[in-house]
Amino acid sequence: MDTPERKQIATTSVSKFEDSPVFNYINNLSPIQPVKSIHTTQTFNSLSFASLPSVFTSPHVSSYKESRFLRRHSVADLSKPDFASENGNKVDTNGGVTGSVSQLQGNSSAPDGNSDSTELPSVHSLSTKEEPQAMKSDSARPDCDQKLPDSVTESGEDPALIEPYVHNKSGNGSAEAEANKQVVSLTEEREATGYDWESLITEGSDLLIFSSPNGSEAIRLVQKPLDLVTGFTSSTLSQIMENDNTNLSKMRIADPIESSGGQQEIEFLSSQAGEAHELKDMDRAIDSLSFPNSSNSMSREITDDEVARYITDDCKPVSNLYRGMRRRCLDFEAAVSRRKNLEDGSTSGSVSTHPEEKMPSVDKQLVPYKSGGVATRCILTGIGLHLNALATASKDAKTLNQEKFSSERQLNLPNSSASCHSPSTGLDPRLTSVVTERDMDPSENGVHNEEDAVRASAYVLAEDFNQNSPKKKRRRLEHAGETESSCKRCNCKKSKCLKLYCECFAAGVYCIEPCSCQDCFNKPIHEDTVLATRKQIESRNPLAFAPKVIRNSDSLPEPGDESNKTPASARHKRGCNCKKSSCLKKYCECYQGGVGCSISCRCEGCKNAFGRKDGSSLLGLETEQEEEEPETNQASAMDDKALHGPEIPNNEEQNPGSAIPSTPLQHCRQLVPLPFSSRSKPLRSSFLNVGSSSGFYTGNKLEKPNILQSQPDPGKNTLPGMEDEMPDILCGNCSPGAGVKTGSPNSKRISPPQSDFGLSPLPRTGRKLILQSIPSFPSLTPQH
DNA sequence: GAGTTTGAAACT
DNA sequence: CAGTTTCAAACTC
Repeated sequence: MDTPERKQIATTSVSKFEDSPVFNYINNLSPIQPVKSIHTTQTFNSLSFASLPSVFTSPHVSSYKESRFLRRHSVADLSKPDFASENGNKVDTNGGVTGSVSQLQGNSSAPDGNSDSTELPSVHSLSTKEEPQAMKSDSARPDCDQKLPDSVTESGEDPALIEPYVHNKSGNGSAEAEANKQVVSLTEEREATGYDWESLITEGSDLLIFSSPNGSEAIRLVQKPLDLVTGFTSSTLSQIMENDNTNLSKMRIADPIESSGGQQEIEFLSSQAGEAHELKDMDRAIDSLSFPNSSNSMSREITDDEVARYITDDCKPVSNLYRGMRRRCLDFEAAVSRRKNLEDGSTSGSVSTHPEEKMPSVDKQLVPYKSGGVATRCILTGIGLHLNALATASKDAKTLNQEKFSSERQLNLPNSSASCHSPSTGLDPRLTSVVTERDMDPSENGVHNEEDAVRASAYVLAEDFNQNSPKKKRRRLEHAGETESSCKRCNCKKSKCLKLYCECFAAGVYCIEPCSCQDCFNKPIHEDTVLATRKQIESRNPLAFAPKVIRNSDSLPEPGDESNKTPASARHKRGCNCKKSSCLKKYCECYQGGVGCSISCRCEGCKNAFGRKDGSSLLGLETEQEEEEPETNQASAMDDKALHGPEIPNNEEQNPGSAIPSTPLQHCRQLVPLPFSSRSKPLRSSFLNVGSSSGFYTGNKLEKPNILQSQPDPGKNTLPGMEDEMPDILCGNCSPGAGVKTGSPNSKRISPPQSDFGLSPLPRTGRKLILQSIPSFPSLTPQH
């Protein structure tokens, strides 16, 4: 036990230095490279967490996504069952982590879990194993820290935090043993009383802490959960908090650490106040709840949290809005995941789901957070992760880039095959997409100024291409606004945000403060209602929550689908029915989604810059041509649009796609500029997609980029990878019409989109994401 | 910011 | 499945 911890610690301390070239050099020289390996492992874990949930939740996962994660999770699930029985949700979360860990380190441990007696030991082993990972996570953090000035304090303190934690564990073995005993007793009592949910709450609190940008906020969040769970502890915490701001700051710092022994750390810090005892008890109790046997369990959880933090905190957790965004997205899926887990009975749960699961209970009680920033906990959920990541990313573009890399890497790792996002349920993609959007957001940190400026410029350029100056202005403004909301905002008055009219609901996210909706039921509080309504809608239309824009091409080159050939790689799921807008305004979903119209469209006078439906129909062409003529200017404009259009769409998609999280971010940003304010919708879809199906496409993502870049040929676009899920969806869409487009001048049009993709290969991932997302939703309904 | 337009979603 | 109504976003002024 000790050794691993120490190693971790060493790694953590080292992490600070890791960035330095000297460190790297030393690492190279020294045979001990394990540190980095650890890194990867952590990322893995983190990834596993994030990605797993979505994967597990969605039945579709089965498909392939064989990505390591899925398999691992499955394995973990097997091993975990026992835990789940006891702790329920909590167990799931832990289990997910443990499972992932066990798998990583050795599935052999998991088997042990089979016997009850062995369960605890197995857990122990897992926890211990995890600790190292947690440590790793810490080490990983350094990267982020470097980037983020604010985080610097954290990074600087990290070691300190770790140390205390270490001391607690290794140094004060006796004390820990006692604490463990107490915890065990507490846990037992709680279990007896059925307070398992408390553990969830506590976890949620942890999450909250992590997510919270400000220590004070974090504290608040923590307090709420605590109160819910254990009233006594909350008071102590609050007091402590009040007593010393420093303590708070420490708390924050500790947060990341908490992963390893957050609670202990808290105690450690709080001890100054003299109230540490109570806090310790609380923490211990919590720990015990989650993992009675091992305090280490916390570390595991923390790791996940840390991962989330990576994404979020690194970015600087500044705005509550972001939190809210995270929350809502997370909550939404989380609820589903939770339910799924509950249905499943359990266990398996992907890590990401865990948090969410926890959250739900918390949300119900805590719901009020919304304004405050509740939501930190949501972070883990696939969507949430993305959102969070984005939010953080937006704050510090630079930091984001690096962080993203780390985070994305993690995500990618899980997926393994697909470097791109697929892994964690599309988290990466989302992140990228989110990032792109968020980048746009001015509200966030000023740090981004440079990047923002660049973005803005790029953005402007894109807009110029796409639209007229006036529109451009609007879009710019919109973009700025959108960026803020990254997630959708609605203004529903009569639908109660429980119908597809509501963009938030349609996107699978909860409404948040920025929304100006009335009588909104699309909130965590009304989770049941939301889910029920969603089921109903899905029952009517299984694809109701699927991304509207699907990248067809690849997917199944069904015979007869000329669509594959269509210039526009993507298509609208159902096609539009525009009559007056000529598919040149955002009224048109195709246009809004940055995709060309297809045969499936019933639009009149289609002039969709991204690709006219006429392609398919000569008649359409004629009519269109006629129409175009009048526009003459427009025609040229169209061409421009076509060129631009593709870009724009790309941008939109790209955003999600930016998925390429790691490096791409930069690219993404550039891409981001893409005007497409519209992306907001596409993004949603992407988000959803990502979250849900992320698993599907790991491979696809890779391919997409290639396609995008390489590709001038639409046919190529349809590559193998893409095919997976979307094909089905696409199939419906796939209409020979696509071919028409290709035939038309579209070729140019087509190419542009591709080029766009080329700009940011990542974006493509977005498409994949979209596809994936579809599965996720379906999964929900089916399960139910 | 208010009002209009538009087309998807929902309903019949 | 088609027609109508409802709804909220997109757009215009």
